[in-house]
Amino acid sequence: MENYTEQDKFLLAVDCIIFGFDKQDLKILLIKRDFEPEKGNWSLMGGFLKKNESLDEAANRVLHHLTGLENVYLEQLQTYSALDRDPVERTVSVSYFALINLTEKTKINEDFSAKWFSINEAPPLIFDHNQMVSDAISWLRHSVATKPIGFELLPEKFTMKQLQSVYEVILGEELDKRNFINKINALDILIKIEEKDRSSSRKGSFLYTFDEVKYKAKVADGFTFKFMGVK
Amino acid sequence: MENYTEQDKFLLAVDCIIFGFDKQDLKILLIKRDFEPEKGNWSLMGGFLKKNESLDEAANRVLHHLTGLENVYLEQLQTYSALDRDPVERTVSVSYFALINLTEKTKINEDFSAKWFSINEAPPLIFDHNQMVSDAISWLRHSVATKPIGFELLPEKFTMKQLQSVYEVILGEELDKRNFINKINALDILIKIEEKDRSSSRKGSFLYTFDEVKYKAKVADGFTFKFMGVK
DNA sequence: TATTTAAGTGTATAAATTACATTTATTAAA
DNA sequence: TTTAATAAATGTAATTTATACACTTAAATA
Repeated sequence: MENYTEQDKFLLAVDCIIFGFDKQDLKILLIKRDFEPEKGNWSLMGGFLKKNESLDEAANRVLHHLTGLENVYLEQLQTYSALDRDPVERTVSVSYFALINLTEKTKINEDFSAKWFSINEAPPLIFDHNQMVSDAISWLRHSVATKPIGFELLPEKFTMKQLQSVYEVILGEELDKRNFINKINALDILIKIEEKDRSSSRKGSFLYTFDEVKYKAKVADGFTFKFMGVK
Repeated sequence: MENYTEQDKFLLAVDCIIFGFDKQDLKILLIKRDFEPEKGNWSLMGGFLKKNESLDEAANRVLHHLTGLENVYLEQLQTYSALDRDPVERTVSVSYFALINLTEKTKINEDFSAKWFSINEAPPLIFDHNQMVSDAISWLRHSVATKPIGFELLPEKFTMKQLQSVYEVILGEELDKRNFINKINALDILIKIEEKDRSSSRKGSFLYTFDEVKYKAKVADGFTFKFMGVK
């Protein structure tokens, strides 16, 4: 069995668009680049693919290295291959998007001078990272309407209000509280816990969790998650 | 400016999932592999990325080489990187899906022993190509509901019946003719031509074309294509 | 026990989707 | 020239889904 000896080889990288949700805000985790070119400028967290790992593994490694987190929601998006996208050397990069629950006091590796930015206040980024982020935001908007990923941005137990805020900030519009709750309840994929969050009001609000088992059973049964057109 | 000299490099390939529509049938174009390993088995059309091209250019090149066609609808899907996906040598492959109008007597380069297969009658494929195809079919199903790509599988002028057939075969369900036409007309992105196709009936049926200019204007104006839930 | 705060709840209207059957244009055969 | 055959073209009522909208409840604190 011969090798493909005649063919060109390429540097392959992953770049992570890391989204977090904090109170009312959709945020993105960026790092400050500490080498030339573009030293001191903001960038996505990335890393080169290594010989003995898959792209998913590389993305998980990079993410873990920066945040210490494992089992984060991580999805491959697009592969960027413009000839001049990295001025140092031709590099093809695969973007991944990650959803993180920020409330659990995520610790960030200080080696990277990383910082969370509100989506609307993020600085310009190096290379084609601006494009990657804007593609990822489009995808997030689309995804949240067709997959139950809103929960990934919240702690395991969350209030309806928090979930509504996630949807509002991603969709970029205010939603009606009653309609939102009716719609979510109609999906029938949450478990209401007999436990209240009292941090926001005297009455306290009930907590919910995503019922992944039920969700999967429903999907196997032909159900498709759809969350659209809720004002 | 230093190079990334320490990093591993990889073979990068593109593999094309080429869909065509013929009368009532969604088809896929496969080639017969003529070298080891897996010689004689069916495969997607693919090729290695070259030093001086982007992935999109590589996919277009591969597609053009096989079909002679240019300006085909082509979209990047996913990048596959499992360590053992190609037994010859580690290769990372980016899948592309293409939509082709088959009725215009597409000529296929005979060097590749290529053949059109009905989606339901396609043979097992080499490597992870089965996975690529099934991912592409899911994506096609999803895409046809959210983007005006049904037209890409038809000649420039088409009848409502043909368009309905495209939707039916992709969605895998029968649609009601009146509801289908009402829905499509409500989208208001087709031009009715004063010209009939007489191949299928004595009365003949009017031909339509996709009004791309109008569509783009509507999108710029906030319109989003949605074709869902039509029985 | 009164006040304050956010949580929790229901319904009527509007819009979208679905189910469904007859008429029309044309050609070929009688 | 009339008739028969074929697929194209067309509209509406019933149902489902989405939207707009405001008051009551639970609990803590003053």
